[in-house]
Amino acid sequence: MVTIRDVAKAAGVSVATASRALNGLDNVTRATREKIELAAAELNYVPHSGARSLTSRQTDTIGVILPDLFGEFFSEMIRGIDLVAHGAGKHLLLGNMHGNSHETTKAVRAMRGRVDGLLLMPPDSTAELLNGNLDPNIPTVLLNAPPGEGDVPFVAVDSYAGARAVTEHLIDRGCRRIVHITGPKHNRDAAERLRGFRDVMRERLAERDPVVLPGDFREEAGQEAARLLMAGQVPADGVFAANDLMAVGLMGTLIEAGMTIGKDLLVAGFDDIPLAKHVTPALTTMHSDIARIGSSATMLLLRMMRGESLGAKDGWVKAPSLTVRGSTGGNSAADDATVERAAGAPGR
Amino acid sequence: MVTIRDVAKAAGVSVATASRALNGLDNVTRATREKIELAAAELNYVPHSGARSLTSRQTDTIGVILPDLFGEFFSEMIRGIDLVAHGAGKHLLLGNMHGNSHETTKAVRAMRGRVDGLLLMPPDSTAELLNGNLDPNIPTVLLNAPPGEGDVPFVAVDSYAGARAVTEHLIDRGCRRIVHITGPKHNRDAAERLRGFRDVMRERLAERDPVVLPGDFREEAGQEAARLLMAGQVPADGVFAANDLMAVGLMGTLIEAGMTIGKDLLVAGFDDIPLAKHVTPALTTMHSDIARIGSSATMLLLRMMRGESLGAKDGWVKAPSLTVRGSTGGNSAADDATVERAAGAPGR
DNA sequence: CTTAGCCGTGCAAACGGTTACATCGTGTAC
DNA sequence: GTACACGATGTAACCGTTTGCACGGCTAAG
Repeated sequence: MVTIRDVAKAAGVSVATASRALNGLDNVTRATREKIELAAAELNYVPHSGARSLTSRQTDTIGVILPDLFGEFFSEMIRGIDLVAHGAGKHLLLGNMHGNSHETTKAVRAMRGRVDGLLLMPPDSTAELLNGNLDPNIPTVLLNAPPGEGDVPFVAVDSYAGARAVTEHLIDRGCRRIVHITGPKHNRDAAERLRGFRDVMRERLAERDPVVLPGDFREEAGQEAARLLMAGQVPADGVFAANDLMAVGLMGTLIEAGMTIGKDLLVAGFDDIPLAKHVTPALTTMHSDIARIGSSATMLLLRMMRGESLGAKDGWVKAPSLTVRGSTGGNSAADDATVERAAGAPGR
Repeated sequence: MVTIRDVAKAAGVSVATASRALNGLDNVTRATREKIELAAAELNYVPHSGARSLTSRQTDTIGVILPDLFGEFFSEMIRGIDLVAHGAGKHLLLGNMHGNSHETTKAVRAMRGRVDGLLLMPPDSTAELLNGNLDPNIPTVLLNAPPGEGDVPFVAVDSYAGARAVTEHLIDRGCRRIVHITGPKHNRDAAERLRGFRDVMRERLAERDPVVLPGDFREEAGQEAARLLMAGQVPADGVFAANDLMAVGLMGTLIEAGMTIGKDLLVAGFDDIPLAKHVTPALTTMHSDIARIGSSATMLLLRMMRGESLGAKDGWVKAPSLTVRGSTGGNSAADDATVERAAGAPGR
């Protein structure tokens, strides 16, 4: 393994000078610098990042901790993150935490000394996480996490407003008996979406106890819900699934059973994963621009890593926009309305 | 920042003993070990991985370099990799290389000292890569790369056999004028798929110069091909796209134009991304089990990291299986045949 | 009772960089 | 011609860990 000492020797200078030259400091003669760069190139020298991080306390790496790697939601998120991180010359260290919050704390700890900043998407309620387990010395941005509780910036989607918009849309399209399929228990987005759904059902239809089926954001949950709908005599003319994957699973099963989605029954999802526009009929959903959430969070994080001190007040709540497609009947241009909510206004 | 010295002092022992206790070496008294572990827990000590990697030459990290992060192909790959890596307690360092081979070498170099092993998926022909830029000291497994050229293990899909199977299937279903949409120039899989297509066209239909449209594995290329098909008077009754994403793009555009896929025109893809079974009609394709490729490669890499010395001969060529769906007409059980090719037999 | 061996622990030297400080040589001002 | 300042380079300490080696106390064998 060729070290900086080898380079220095080959160039006939001291390690200090070599280090300075290779790091682009300006107090090095042009001639010396060139000599050193030549030697480094010839020896195929690459600095050992561990050694460097030991003294400079820099790793050029961003840690990313997601609850899961399943489905397009997360791959889109990573894509958005990578786009910005790569542009800034940062590496990405993936720390999957597989859903439970015990793994989460483990993953967070394992990041110490490895990363300059952390992008964290908590699996459910983040309360216990923020208490103690977040290292205050390492810049952190929360993905899709609640504003509040600890002074950490975040980027999230306004799930409540989005859920309201979807529900209103279903009602506008004539639905009166709307069923909601929830996300996992304890998941904040799931709770917010449920709340938005219930509020609108109450306000617009005076329905105080709408049917709510349990789900977990996975495709199978949608299929299961479809079976429940068909078997149990739940009369429904509209379904709002808390995310797209469940909506897709539901539609698949219902269509197999001979139902015509978009007429017999309207279906809407949430997130607008790439898949949504490819299913038949195409899925009406709230477009969250997932990749952009990742990008925004990363940009926020980069600013913190440059020394800016940001807090919860710098977090964003992104307003998703309604994207109407075949699964709720039409997609005439007029219907392609967007929810009007100013970004930055928490959904409450 | 709390170091091992702090822990040692708190426990009233030397750093050496502390280090030994925390690393689970057995030459430490039970009482001493407990004292140290207690102190570490109380101080919330986390070892600095940079410092550790400096001496122990271990990072517990696997580097992953992919040509792109677009589409489900890559997210599935990462999922498969993560599954195994996480199980072995390894972290994943993502080094996107955005397609071109200059970035690739940069990414490979940046990994030095950061990772214990490397999973590398070259963007196109790997010739120049293997010559010199791969560090022989760091275990490396190639993803979807050619057997040959350098003694590096690999895991790949038998693109040639798969392409043959798809083409045969289209012919069996009655197609006589089959068009192929290729992947990017210089991409090995693309070339192999084209070769398989051409061979079968020649053998079965005595067609020496079938129509081949240029593509690049992206959805837009499929759409473009569709327009070409409709505009140019290319008479076709079947299309074999070199990957699913292009097939999906093609179908979307053709359906919009009023064509009935599965009757007017049969379409088949390659890879079986999750999307494939959700489009309408569902897409006939070669099932490569992408996630499993990632998993297998990672398991191979882990073995190398444990000291086994593996070479190109330990690489696998996975035989994909034909999955017949609506886009080529039927999907009766009898048609759901799988290609019979023994894994490990390179496709030539 | 002496001595050899073993086991738990401590000391200190690495690992490969960065950087404060010392040093040297040159040009400039008096 | 001497003194001073300044800029380029070298010396060495340090970052936090691991680990080879030495040390001392104990047990067991002679």
